Amino acid sequence: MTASSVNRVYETVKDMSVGFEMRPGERINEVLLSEQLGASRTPLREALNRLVAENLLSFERGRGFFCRDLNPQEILDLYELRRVIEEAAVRRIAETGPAERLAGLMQFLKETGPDEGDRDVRELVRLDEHFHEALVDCAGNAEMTRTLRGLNERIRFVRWIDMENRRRETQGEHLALLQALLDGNRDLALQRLGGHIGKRQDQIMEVVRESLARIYLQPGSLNQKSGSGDLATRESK
Amino acid sequence: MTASSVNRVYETVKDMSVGFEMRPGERINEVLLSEQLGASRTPLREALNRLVAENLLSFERGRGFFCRDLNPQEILDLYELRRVIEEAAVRRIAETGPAERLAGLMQFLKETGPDEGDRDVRELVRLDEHFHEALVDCAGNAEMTRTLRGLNERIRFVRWIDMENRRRETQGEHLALLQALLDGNRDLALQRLGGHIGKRQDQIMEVVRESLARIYLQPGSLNQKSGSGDLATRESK
DNA sequence: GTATTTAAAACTGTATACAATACTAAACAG
DNA sequence: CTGTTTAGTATTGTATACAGTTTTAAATAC
Repeated sequence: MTASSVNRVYETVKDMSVGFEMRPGERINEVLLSEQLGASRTPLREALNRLVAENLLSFERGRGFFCRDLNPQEILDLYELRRVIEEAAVRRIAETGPAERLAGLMQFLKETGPDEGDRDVRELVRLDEHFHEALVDCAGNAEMTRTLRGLNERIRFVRWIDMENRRRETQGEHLALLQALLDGNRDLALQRLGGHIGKRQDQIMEVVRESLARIYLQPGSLNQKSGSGDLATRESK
Repeated sequence: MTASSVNRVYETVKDMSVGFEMRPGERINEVLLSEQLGASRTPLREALNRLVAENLLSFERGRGFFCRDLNPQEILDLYELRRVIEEAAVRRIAETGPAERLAGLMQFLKETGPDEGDRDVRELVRLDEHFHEALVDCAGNAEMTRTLRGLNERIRFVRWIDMENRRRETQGEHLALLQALLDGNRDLALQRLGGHIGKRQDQIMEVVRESLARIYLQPGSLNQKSGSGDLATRESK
């Protein structure tokens, strides 16, 4: 089964946007990008339209598509919404009694084990997102899961920065949260969830500031796409 | 300023999908639809891609675009997520102290007044959605507002059916909820919100059943596309 | 040097063409 | 009659062309 051009292009550009491989607000040149991706403008624009609908790109009539902004307030809002959804999920899981799916989650945590310090930051965030999305999924509300997924994509870049300082704690906090749920202790679970994802505004702002620095200074840190082919590393005035 | 083809087509097809002017699961013929809308397939497909990303259409590679399903579980999930977001917003409004924007909301309620029974059901739902979205907007979290908006579009059809039985109560419940917030009484506000939007699952299911009947029997009730305004709401069963 | 105008270049918005795939229904076999 | 094969038709997936708009930069005026 051959993947369509649209899908290939969609995934690639999505990664570029999620990881800020283009600069915030940077205009996308459709001709250039379509050549780089080996497709024509038609499937490219279809993919770009999807990404606009997902808030991963922006669009201005007559001017085209742009990389999304890294807006501090938006990040705060996304963090808050994330917390709202996860708290609701935890409440619902506690109400309906621990599903057997929670056991599967525990299995996952044990298999992936604690971080020995040897893991890529991106891999750690991937595991973290998986845990949270699987947890919310246990609440049985597909729309919550879907919303959380879309939201996580939009804060992923910031979490890459954040995870560098929190890699030690993450796994243990996940275990503790899950254990509280398995014990049927709702309030403890909520408390632990709050401790885990509940950052203060100023802390998030600090991480956003760091993130912006990475994007604009980019000392080959997170924004290495590849060695040779520099995609979208052109800057405009 | 001329709206683009994509935008025109997007709005039109969105309305068609939201109002189930096509049957759930029905395949969209791009050539036919583009002719009807007076545009070529290129902007049509761009619009359709946006709508897929918003879960208002579905897509299968090689087979094309389809009208979304009216899935009972999905509706339940959307109602629940809606409640989660609104409760979170009410909590946040109560915490940060009543914004002056709440006063504007009160103004809106007074201007639009109680329903005298002479209003179109669609107009009533429009007012209701506006109230709820404006309320959530008072919490100052743009992502919550955006999410709620997308979610409301997807349950709008069901709410058209539901509103026929609840037109009397709606306005008063809005007023009471808002008053509780203005008084700074968080718990009362939450209680009233729960009473207002908190339906039991079986109630929602019943409305979904009715909705499905409307779509498939469609006695010219809600699904009149052109219509010289024949509002003979012939009801069956 | 800074601001304004203008002509050229670049880019987007949409239509159309065509190859590849999926669907339909007629013909056939059991 | 029911299921399978197959040729024909309809429809989608993508490339390309071109008109119209925006951007760039050179030329001019102050």
